[in-house]
Amino acid sequence: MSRSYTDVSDKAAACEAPETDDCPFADVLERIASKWSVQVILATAERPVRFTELENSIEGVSRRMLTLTLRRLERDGLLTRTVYPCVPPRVEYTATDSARELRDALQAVADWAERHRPTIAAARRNFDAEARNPVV
Amino acid sequence: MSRSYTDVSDKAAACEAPETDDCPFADVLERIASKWSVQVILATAERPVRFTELENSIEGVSRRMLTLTLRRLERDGLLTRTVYPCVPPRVEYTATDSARELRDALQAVADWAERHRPTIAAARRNFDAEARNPVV
DNA sequence: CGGCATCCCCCAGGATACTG
DNA sequence: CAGTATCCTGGGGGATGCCG
Repeated sequence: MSRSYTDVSDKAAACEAPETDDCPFADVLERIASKWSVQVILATAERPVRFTELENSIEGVSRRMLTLTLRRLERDGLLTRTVYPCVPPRVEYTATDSARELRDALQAVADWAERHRPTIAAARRNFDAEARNPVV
Repeated sequence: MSRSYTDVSDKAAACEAPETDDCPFADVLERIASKWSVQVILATAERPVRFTELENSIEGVSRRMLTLTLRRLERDGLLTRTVYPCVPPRVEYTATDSARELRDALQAVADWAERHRPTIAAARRNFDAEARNPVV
C-alpha cells in the first residue's frame, strides 16, 4: 500500500521535537516558498477562486502540482476548500485569515521579483560569462 | 565531463524567451524562496558575514547547501563575495542594494512564519487526523 | 577557514491518461 | 469541472571525506 497521490502528510515537516525548538522556520518558509505557493496565496487572498481559474491564471503550473500545492496549503491551515455539490462540480479556494496576514509581505516580494527580473537575468549572464572567461 | 559541483548555471532559470514574457517570476521566486535563501539574505543584509558565522547561525544547513545557496545568490547579483587573502582565509558575504530592498518584506515573512509555527503544526496534526478518521 | 568532490536518496514536479 | 492514478526524470539536499 503505497502512499496515495493525495496523501500530503509529511514526516519531515511534522514539527516533532518541540523541546529542542527544532522545526526551525526553514520548514515553514519552505512551504510558503515552494514554487507555486506565493502565487496561489496571492490569488486567493482577495476572493474565493475556482480550481480552473487558478490553473489558467498561474502561468506554467501543472494540474498535478496545483492540486498538491492546494492540498498542502489547506493542510497548513492557509486555505479553505469549499465544495458546492452541483453538476458540474464547483470548488472554491479562499485564503484563511492566517494566510491573509501574509498578503502584503508576499505582494512586496512578488513586486520586487517582477521589478528585478531583468537585472537578475543580466547578473546571471554576466556571472556565467566571467566564470567561462576568468580574468586571469 | 559532468557539471561541476560549483557550476550553478541553470538552464531552467536562464530566462530565455523574453518575447513571450516567459520566465514568469516563478523562477525568481523559487530562487529567493529556496529553503535557505531567506535566512541567508536576512543575515547578510545588516553587515558582512563570514561563511562559518552563517553555518553556525542557520540551524540545520549543511556545508554543501550553504555553499550552493551562496553561489546562486551571488550569481543572481544578490550577494557580494569578498575574499581577504590571508591565513587563515577570510571570506565575507554582503547583501547587495538589490537584495537589501527585499529585507523588510522577507523579515515580515520570517516573522509571520515564526508567529504561526505552532498554529501550522496544529493545523497539520488536525488535518492528518481527519484524513485518517473521515467524518463519514 | 572555506570550501570542493563524491555518493546517494528522495521528492518536487512534468507528461499523460482516466474518472465521478 | 475538478480532480486521480501512474510513470519518469532531474536536481535538491544530506553525509562524508579531502584540500589549499
